[in-house]
Amino acid sequence: MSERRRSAVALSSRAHAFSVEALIGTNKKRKLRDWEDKGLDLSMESLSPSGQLGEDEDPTPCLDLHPDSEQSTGSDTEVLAERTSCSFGSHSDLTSGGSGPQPPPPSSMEEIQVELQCADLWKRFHDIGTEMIITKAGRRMFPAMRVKITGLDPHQQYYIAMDIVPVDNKRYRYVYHSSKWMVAGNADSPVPPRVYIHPDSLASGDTWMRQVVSFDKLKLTNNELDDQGHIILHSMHKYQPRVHVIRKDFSSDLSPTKPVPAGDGVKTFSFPETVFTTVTAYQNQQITRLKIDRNPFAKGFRDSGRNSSWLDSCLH
Amino acid sequence: MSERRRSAVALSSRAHAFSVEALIGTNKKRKLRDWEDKGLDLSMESLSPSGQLGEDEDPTPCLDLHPDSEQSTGSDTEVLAERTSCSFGSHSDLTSGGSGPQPPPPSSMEEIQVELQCADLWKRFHDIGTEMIITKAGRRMFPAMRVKITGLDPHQQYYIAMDIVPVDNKRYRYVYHSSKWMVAGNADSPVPPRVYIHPDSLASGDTWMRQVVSFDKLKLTNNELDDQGHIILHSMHKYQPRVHVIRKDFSSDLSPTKPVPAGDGVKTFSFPETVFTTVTAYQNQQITRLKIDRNPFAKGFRDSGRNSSWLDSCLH
DNA sequence: CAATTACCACCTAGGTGCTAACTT
DNA sequence: AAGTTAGCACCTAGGTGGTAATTG
Repeated sequence: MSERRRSAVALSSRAHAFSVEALIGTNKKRKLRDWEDKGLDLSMESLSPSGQLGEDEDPTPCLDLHPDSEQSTGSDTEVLAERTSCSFGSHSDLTSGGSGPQPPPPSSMEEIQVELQCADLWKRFHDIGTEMIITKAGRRMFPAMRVKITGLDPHQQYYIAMDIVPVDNKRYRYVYHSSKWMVAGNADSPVPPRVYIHPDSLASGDTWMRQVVSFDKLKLTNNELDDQGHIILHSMHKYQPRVHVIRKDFSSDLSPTKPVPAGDGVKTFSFPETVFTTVTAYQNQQITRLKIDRNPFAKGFRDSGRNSSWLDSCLH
Repeated sequence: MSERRRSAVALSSRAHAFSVEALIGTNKKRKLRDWEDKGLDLSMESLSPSGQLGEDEDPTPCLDLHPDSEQSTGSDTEVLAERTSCSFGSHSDLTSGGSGPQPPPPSSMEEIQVELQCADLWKRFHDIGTEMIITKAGRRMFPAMRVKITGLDPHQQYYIAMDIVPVDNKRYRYVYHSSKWMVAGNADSPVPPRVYIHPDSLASGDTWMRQVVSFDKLKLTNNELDDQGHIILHSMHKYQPRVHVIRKDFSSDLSPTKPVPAGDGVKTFSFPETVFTTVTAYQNQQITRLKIDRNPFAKGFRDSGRNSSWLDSCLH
């Protein structure tokens, strides 16, 4: 084995004809393309001798390469406009669905669609009752929000941002013997608003649409005095993540510490299966198990000893 | 000890009055500020309850926190215009040193200064004869180029870029018994030009001047077919890194695969003590020793066993 | 023979849930 | 009693030079 180094090498076995995708880094750490759309219209494609694209594969689907994955039981992505999505705020209007050729200046937001990645994984958590740990230092979400965006104007510049809003005005507690979340009173007083502006931001529609837009670096905290720019939430409350597409010319009020502005240049999307309850320690053991099973960073807690021992014994 | 976690925590002991610097991340991984200057004039300072700055300390001086450091023997930084620097190309003109108040539109490049960080460390390598390893997959430089920039127009947008140019037209070989580099013939044919555009690029002069601009993610390669955007060099040749300050309105020809454009909107800086010879394996063992001694990632090769064993025995 | 490469052990850096201690 | 926190072992991810094998 020990293919770790190999897969990071320029001419690895995965490199088909110097895939531009490998260069651009659909979702990898490479920031090379970062500056590209930020005021300049430069192309990295000159780096590719073949100029060939290989956009079909997503190098890190759900941060979840678990072999037992049941993703084959259905589509692992989900188009917003088709089934699960609804829009919050007053920005989005899917009601005017038709593509009437009446282009509002500078470019229409109406045809924009946002598709949740790893929808199957989200649904498995949702069926149990998704929990997200929040800590003083900030904790990533698992699963992370990952979306594909279509219908953008390729030459228009956009910010993509995410925030998390309360689902209701209640505080919850987990009742162990019934394995259910119960209302435990009214919500705590509101926390300072925070918006996570995607780090690739200010990029062209073309760039956004080429890649899976991942929010895996976003962190949640319960520290109301947080100075790291993390999203502040109350523990034991229910929240809904939202994704915002913001046209550049409409971003004058955009700030990580102010609510996302509303209006024609902003379109907001959310996915009901991404609702979660904040905790400081997991309540439902099924959630713990699924997290350990799917989050690569928790691999140390997988008791592959127990799970695979009977399988191992079959193979001997 | 185990302060590792602690230093990443919001309210760690290092956080003096919620230092904005900690939030902005002078040189840390935090990309929060990334989008800030890219077309928007947003301020993160609202995240700081005190609004207080603590700009004096540089969290990762030289990626070198070695206690034996002799940096106290002199200034560890070096202002370009004062001693060591010279400019390549035809862009820079330090000859017009005076600050004559005749502002050329849109903003003067004449007062821009670039100061090399970790100059002492660079000099120690330079005195021996700096070597940089190049590999097919790409190798970081150590030391990395790190600079402070002054004299920018705070409200002007700039790209900061780096490239590496041949010092001469020769190929070298290392003669072990004399511990010297000798000319071994003429240089190999030129390699495809590559420019590393700093990932924070397209930011305001204000933002650039606030931080130490570090090129530690830049990688060198000997793979002429590299598709990762690394800087391509020939082994056994002598090179000089250069830093470019490029006004936004002058960046129409800026590309990672084209030479940096010349003209009024571009100013180029270089530091003689950063010249190095490319190798695929270190030639001079003094270089190896200094690298191991100073690069944290090579800590595994520090034979503290041998060095400190006699010291240990003194303590027992 | 000199130069390059692949693989390795050993680091840094940081993301996991567990656990015990602490807080309210 | 319920909720939170700090420290921990165990991971992922990736940057070091050493070493032996390979290349030219």
